[in-house]
Amino acid sequence: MNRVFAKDAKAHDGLEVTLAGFVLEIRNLKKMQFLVIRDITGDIQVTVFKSDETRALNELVESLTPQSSVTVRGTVHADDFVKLGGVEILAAEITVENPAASPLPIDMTGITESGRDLRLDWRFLDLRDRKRQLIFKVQTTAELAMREFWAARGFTEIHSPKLVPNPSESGAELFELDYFGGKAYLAQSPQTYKQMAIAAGFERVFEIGPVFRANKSSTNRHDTEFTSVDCEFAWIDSVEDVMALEEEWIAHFIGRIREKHGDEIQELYGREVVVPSLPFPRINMTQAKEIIKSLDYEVPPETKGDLDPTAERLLGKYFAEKHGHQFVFVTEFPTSIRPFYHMYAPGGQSTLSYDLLWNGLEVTTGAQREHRFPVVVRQAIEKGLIPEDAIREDGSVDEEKIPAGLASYLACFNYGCPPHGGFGFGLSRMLMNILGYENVREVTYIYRGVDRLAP
RNA sequence: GGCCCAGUAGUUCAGUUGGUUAGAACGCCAGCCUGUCACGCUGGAGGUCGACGGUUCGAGCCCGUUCUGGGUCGCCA
Repeated sequence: MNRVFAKDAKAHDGLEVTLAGFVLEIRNLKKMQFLVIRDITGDIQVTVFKSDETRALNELVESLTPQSSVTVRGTVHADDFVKLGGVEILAAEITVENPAASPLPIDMTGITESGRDLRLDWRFLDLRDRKRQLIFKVQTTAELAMREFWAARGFTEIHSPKLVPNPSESGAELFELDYFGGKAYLAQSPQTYKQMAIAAGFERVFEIGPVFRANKSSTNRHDTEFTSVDCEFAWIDSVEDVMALEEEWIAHFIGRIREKHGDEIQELYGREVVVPSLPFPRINMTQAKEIIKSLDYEVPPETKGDLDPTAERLLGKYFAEKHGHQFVFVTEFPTSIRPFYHMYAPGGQSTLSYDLLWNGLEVTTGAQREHRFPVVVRQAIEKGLIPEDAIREDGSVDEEKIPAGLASYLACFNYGCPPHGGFGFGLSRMLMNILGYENVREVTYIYRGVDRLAP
């Protein structure tokens, strides 16, 4: 189809063109008819005069329903009296490619915005909207910029398996499935496999891919399937190297989002895309607790040394007000609430790990990993993941006593794996922050949660 | 899984102390209408008040059970 887009129509003033899109609005007057057509670039008015010669066309317009897809052949007429962009198409022919049933199941005008759950039932209609489509344009730009950043620094992209033999992290619940009579699980993290790539000598890797969590969490920021953005790289001196890379990476892709979509985000969401300054503020857990205490809040004891969502929000607010920064790294998480593969700080009380808060929302956990074989084995024993007697007197590992997947993971560290670290980053939580959405359901193309496996 | 809140027209909502035929806006249908632009005007259709049970002369409203959704907490990205 030799097609002109709505935003380009004005440049074809006086010429005959073909446009294609959805019918947004139909206004049927005595002597003329108006349609508003929407394509991926914007909205444009189509004008039809009523006369005996145009009777068939007029009747077709009268029979149109909103959200039908049409192609329109007509002459471009630029004139400022058309409020919508100062241009209209004087239609010669309209073809209904696919009529939309009426009435529509959700509000498409924005006048009485339908509830979220109903909109998600009709997601394909819900997404026929500039504002919603911008979410996924921003996502595309962000992913491109992330890859661009990593590729320029010698990172290799990997695609790790999503069918896995055993849990890759403790804590989060797993989806179990039948695997030819045995058990398999859906990967809850690419963690073990990205570290395996370090053992494989890739030095620097990243992955953008799906992960699955069988949490029954019903919150504004949890889902059972989401896109995780992960990277891992070798020959680091400390966890500081991981944070330094991440902050530079974040500033890079936010910069790209601002360049490409800053104006449209301002127009449709009323938000400025702020490229964060480097370095991001850094505080350790002790300082975090002091700040929270100074704000008259105490983290409840059942969090066992972790920050709860209220504390995270308070920290986000504090750094926004005191330092004008949306981000803050919180470091030195206690070993009790971190997995066995994080490197412990001297003394063994805290880890060389961090969380990154963005506007008070946790978007990353990162760490230097424990690459020394005897140490990572000991930490796995301490966490109860493998039995004490899995280690023979000579220090070698009895792989019979360790779950298969864990054994092959631990083996990675017994054959010269270099020091390394990395982080995992939530793509949808990034979109929530950029666009100001308070619910992950809005920024996920097709949301999956405890109570939603449809569409 | 715990706690809190909500469910009324296609959509978004109102509905007083339990009281006759459950309303509004938008949408839809019909007619009218100087080029409209959230067009306007007139009229019309559209409801198992989430479901089941109970209290009552009488329930959208009170009680119980249940389903669905939202918020929040634990957990996490």
